[in-house]
Amino acid sequence: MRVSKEEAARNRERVLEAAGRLFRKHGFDGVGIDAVMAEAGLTHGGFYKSFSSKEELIAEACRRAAGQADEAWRAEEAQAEDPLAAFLGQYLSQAHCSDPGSACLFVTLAADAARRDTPVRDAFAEGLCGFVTHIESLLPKVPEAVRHERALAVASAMIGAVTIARATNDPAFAEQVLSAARSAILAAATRPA
Amino acid sequence: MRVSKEEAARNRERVLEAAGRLFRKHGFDGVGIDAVMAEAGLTHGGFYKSFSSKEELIAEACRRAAGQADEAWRAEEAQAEDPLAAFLGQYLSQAHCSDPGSACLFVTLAADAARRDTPVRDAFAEGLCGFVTHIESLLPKVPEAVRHERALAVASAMIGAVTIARATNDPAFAEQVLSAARSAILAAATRPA
DNA sequence: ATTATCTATAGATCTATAGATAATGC
DNA sequence: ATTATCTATAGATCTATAGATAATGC
Repeated sequence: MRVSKEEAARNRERVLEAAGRLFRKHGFDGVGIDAVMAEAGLTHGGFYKSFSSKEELIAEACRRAAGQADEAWRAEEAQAEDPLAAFLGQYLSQAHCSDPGSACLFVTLAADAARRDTPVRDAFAEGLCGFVTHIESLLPKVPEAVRHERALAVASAMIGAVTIARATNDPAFAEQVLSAARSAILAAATRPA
Repeated sequence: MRVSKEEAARNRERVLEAAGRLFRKHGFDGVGIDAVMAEAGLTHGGFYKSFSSKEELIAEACRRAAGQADEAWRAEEAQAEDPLAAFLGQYLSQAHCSDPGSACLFVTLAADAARRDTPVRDAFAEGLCGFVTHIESLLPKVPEAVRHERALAVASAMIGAVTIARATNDPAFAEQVLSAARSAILAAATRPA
């Protein structure tokens, strides 16, 4: 029942990936170690060879999910003609709202993270800074201080819109919210300094 | 060990109030029936005389919290000289971020609500509509369709900003986010149609 | 020999129910 | 007599640990 070091490292990654998916779907408190391990195709007893506690898993899973999202956004940005519009269009979409397992963790887990202790909050905060930096790189070239402030406001508005859109059962309402956010954010992001 | 009907009704209210406080602080899954009942000064066995399930408690507690918040905002609005600025100033404040037990439930519980079934989501959606309507009443008198769209964007931005500000451990970052949101929202809300 | 994973389980906690208790309200 | 609350507990689930197992890696 033992595997090679390489296989074990891959298994650890699979556990983190499974945790990222399940936590986003059900929240940190809605998923047990056994469910995460089962999703990764392992039994729950082995968990504590890779992680010292559930808290550590949560922090690591957040770090990984944030990193993966950042990579995906950059890849997409490299291809788009209008990177900002492409980013907003994809983020503020019904598709993003209806697939919680792969949705943005800043939407699905921000409130959960706020309830945790330092390690988790730090991991989360780090990812959030990356998100804001990414947005900053997409904004028109106004003075740095203005651009940073705008990136913070844009990040808030994006996260808030998807959060609200997801909280109701009404697709029409969701579309209204997303559409309102798209136009408000574009207007705010592109106005002169 | 029995109390009058009036006392029993007051006890039910106390349970809802306790639930609203604890759920906002720890999430729906982070609080058990026994903790809610203890916070209300009762034992957990009596819970099921007032509520059919935890789901029902969650839905009712959301409804109550949303109603209470709406009342508080209206009362405050009635006194302020510039109601919109007063509302934004109070909502987008450090004080709001640091007291989760009495913070806005649309910030603390939106992601939790999105994971629940219809009854909870409906209760939440209802409250959210009230929030948007309230904001609409504070916006400058531009045409109805524009005003509604703006209210949705403002609501998203407010909720997103406090969500982000709360998720990190860094008060300086929180203040940056809140301040950026304040100016972005004021600019967006008051620009001509 | 070392160690990644598995089986089994301890101890805590959570939702819900059953039956007892004692005060209300007819 | 009715019923709001309490005590006690069933059954499920959750985090974490202990010891067994079997394949790796020296």
